[in-house]
Amino acid sequence: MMKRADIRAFLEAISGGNANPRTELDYATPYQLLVAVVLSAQATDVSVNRVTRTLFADAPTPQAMVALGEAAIAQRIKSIGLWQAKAKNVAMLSHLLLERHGGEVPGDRAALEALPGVGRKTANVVLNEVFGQPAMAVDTHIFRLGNRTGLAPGSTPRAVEDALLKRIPKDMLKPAHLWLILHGRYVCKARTPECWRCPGAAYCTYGEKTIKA
DNA sequence: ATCCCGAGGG
DNA sequence: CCCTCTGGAT
Repeated sequence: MMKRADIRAFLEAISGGNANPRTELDYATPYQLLVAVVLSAQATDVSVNRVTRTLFADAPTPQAMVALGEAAIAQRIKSIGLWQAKAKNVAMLSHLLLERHGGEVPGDRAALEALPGVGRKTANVVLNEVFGQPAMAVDTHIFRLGNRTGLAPGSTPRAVEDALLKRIPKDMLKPAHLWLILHGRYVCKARTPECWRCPGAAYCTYGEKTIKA
């Protein structure tokens, strides 16, 4: 019998009844969240968290970040990949926030994506987590989930995003973002998915196709 | 060898 | 669609 991907039931199952998930990537201010996500490209959450701890201790605001300067920023993030481009982006992005937005993180997509280092995914993280807008940031974890669960099989990140937006109840959209990322990070892992401890297995066919019991 | 809360460019 | 940028973890 074919299981049907029920996104609501799936989300309720993997959420563990936690309506307000908080993670190590729960930053103090919208600015720090934005910078952290810009730094997160092709880097693990743990490594990003490690460098942002020292970076934000010295430069918690865009003013302080501009004062710190690109070279000093680079020196503090060299343990993660792509640090050259990221240091340049964070310095310029901070400058532009001051110049264009009074030092505040803008709440509209066009303004966000006009910042260096900020693409659709990063803009969606800010729109979802900071402004509570109907946006889903499809990172590598959520993209993988979208394909494995049959929500948007063999599709593009944009198609996964649209499918999630269409099918996730509005009041679940914000917590769902973190639920899905954490689930992809720790359970529905890229190399060794642990279907046997997935609470959403009843709404997913991936385990049946890959793990023959 | 593969992957990580991607972006930018061809 | 493709490619490059990059270090650390597994």
